Amino acid sequence: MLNPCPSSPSRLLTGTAQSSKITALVDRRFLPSSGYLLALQTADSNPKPTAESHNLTQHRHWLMKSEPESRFENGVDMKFGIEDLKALPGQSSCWDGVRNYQARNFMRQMKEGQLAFFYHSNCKEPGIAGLMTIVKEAYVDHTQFDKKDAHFDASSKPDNPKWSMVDVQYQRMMKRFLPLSELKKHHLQHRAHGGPLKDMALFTKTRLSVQPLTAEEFDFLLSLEDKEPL
DNA sequence: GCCAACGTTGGC
DNA sequence: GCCAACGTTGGC
Repeated sequence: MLNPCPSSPSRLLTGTAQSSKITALVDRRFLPSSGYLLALQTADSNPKPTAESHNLTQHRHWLMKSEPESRFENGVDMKFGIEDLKALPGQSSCWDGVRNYQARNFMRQMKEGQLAFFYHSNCKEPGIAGLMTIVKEAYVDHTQFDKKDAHFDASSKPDNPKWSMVDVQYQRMMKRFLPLSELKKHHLQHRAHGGPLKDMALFTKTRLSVQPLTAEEFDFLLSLEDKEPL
């Protein structure tokens, strides 16, 4: 099996959690066909047709979770924070290890050039640390076939791979870190009185490691950078 | 370390 | 197709 993502640690949140990898940019020959990008929304082999599965909802902004602190899973350190991404060659990496269908399907909807927040999860101070750009659209996550990888999936076969990943590139740190505690205050306020974060997936689908953001959510989050912490 | 929320598995 | 048991996520 070709391995388009030669370097890297695979540590992004798996499914609802994470994993990523690092990679130098990759060969365009491995770009998936368009049929491959048709996303199923759930584990069902025959999901109900929904706006999302038909890709009618075109999200342009994303939030992706990864763990910035060491934690061992099957003997492999899952640590992959924004500083780790920044330190890689080309400041880019593949986002491998996602093992949740909903998260995978969102990755399959991502387009080159779109922006994603890098979210630090399962750590002392969870929150939004910075911004990245999607630099390669969904392709086969080779770590699913690697027995030594923390996210090896014995049920996935090379002739019909289950899991995909994208490549991301560091763009910048947030002007200030946006802690989850602060985002939650906004979420609760907006839920009570209306506002852009009232339905934010970070709070309504807490275990989802790759999430779409509406334009309103994205703009509001960016605007927080220039405000005093709530 | 606890545990609530929620996704997955597999028996029936 | 239901649903109990089990596993995982991730904040606290």
